[in-house]
Amino acid sequence: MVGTQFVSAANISERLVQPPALAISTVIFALRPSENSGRPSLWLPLVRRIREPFKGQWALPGGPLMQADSLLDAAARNLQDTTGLAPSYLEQLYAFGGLHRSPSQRVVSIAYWALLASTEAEEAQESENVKWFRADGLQELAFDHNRIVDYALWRLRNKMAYGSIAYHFVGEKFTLAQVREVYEAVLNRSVDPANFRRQLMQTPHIEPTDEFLQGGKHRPPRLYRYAGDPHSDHSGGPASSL
Amino acid sequence: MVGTQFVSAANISERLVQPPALAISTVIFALRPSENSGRPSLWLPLVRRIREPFKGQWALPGGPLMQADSLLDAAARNLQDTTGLAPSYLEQLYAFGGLHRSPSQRVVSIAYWALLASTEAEEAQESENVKWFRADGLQELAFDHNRIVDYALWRLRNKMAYGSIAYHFVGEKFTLAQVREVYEAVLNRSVDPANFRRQLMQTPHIEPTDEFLQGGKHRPPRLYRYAGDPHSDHSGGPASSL
DNA sequence: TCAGTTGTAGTCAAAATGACCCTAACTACG
DNA sequence: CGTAGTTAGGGTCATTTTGACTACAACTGA
Repeated sequence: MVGTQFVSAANISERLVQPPALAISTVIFALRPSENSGRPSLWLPLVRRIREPFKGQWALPGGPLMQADSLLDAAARNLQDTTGLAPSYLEQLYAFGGLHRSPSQRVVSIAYWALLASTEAEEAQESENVKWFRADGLQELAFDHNRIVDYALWRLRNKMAYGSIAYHFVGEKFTLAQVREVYEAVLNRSVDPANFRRQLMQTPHIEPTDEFLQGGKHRPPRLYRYAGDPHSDHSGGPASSL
Repeated sequence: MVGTQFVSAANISERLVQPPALAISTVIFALRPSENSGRPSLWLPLVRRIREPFKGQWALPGGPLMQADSLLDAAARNLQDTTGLAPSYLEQLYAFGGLHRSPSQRVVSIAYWALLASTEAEEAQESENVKWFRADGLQELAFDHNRIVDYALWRLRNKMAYGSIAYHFVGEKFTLAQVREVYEAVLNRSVDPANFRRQLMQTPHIEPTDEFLQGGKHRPPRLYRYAGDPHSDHSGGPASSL
């Protein structure tokens, strides 16, 4: 086939054996205020399966990979279809290819993960078959999707610790407190405001604007902007869409 | 959901369009003494293509994904076939799924990267169609394989900076100087021996043995051992083989 | 005007890092 | 046997980074 030194024996066996099916799944994270109005927490949308296997159970949004879509395009379309939104951040997570992920047939799933800015997340659709759930303490999902979510969570926390990803959860302009809330929600611990400010200010691409957030009950906080190219952040995928 | 017996809208459209082909490619790194006997450097084996497209050009070892192999198994088999060796480290790198990676047909490649211990690397086979090349300053390869190699290199350097991966380049027992050489080769800068020692000693799972490396021209260095589970290192893939 | 809250700045000790030095241990050679 | 040369392995010291904490300024609502 491609990229190989194998001789035609490989080609022959390929005609005898169907290649594994290829699907895309997407873990979409958004920050939402928790119901009891404590610290905001992580949520993700799931879709109800309308066919066997796992009919009626909740699963990650996804579908088969179409011939005309690049992997990234497929994931983006996915996100569009389930939430009606364009991603503020979208990156490949992992390719899951175990033999028995699906009971009936062999399926290789390429998982992506996305972040939604909180402003966008509020507009996200809900329906009979699309519902949002809290990311931790998730019920049992179809296929191996619990494992995929867990891995996505681990990656998110990991990247958060190294910085330069929290901004995707907030809008274009944001207060330091908003970014700090993101950290606290994802890392699940409180963060000292003063120290947090110090660190952020000395990271590149963070620029103060001369606008302030009005309407609060107290001193209006300054708005900041993230000036870096969102895709210059190389820590998880090769340069451009592949 | 491709190649299935289920009847559904999705299935019908899938019969009209062939699913993309699925292949595995493997970037195999080993540390070898450079020809002019300076600091050792990174090498990787490539195979010569014997068929179109890119006939005669060098490419990453790889092949189509067989129905009966998990992704990891396929990559391991790959490594076995081209080098005759079992991997000391093998991890998924990225799934490359651009539309025009191969001129003739759509191919999605799941790339893995592997590290060989230097002791193993010496036994690695070379042949007419399998040759080793220096990892940097590589010639032009078939398909998008240069890009894959570059990304693998970037990941390697990244992981190296966070530690816990250099040991896979050396044997089971090693001197501190050997590990330091790995760092210097991969990061391409010199490292202070004393500081390096201090850092390594306070990382977990590094144990001194009471053996010493004999036969050198000078004071025999102590041998150390890495006692951690090689697969407990979670930083790049979900828990177990998927 | 005052009380309450939050943004912003600074201080200080503890920990981590990088540059450098020193000496013990060993080999090779005269 | 003794000495020169090299490396392992241990330490010091200044600098930077980190976390905990304090203090004050700015603003709102009553």
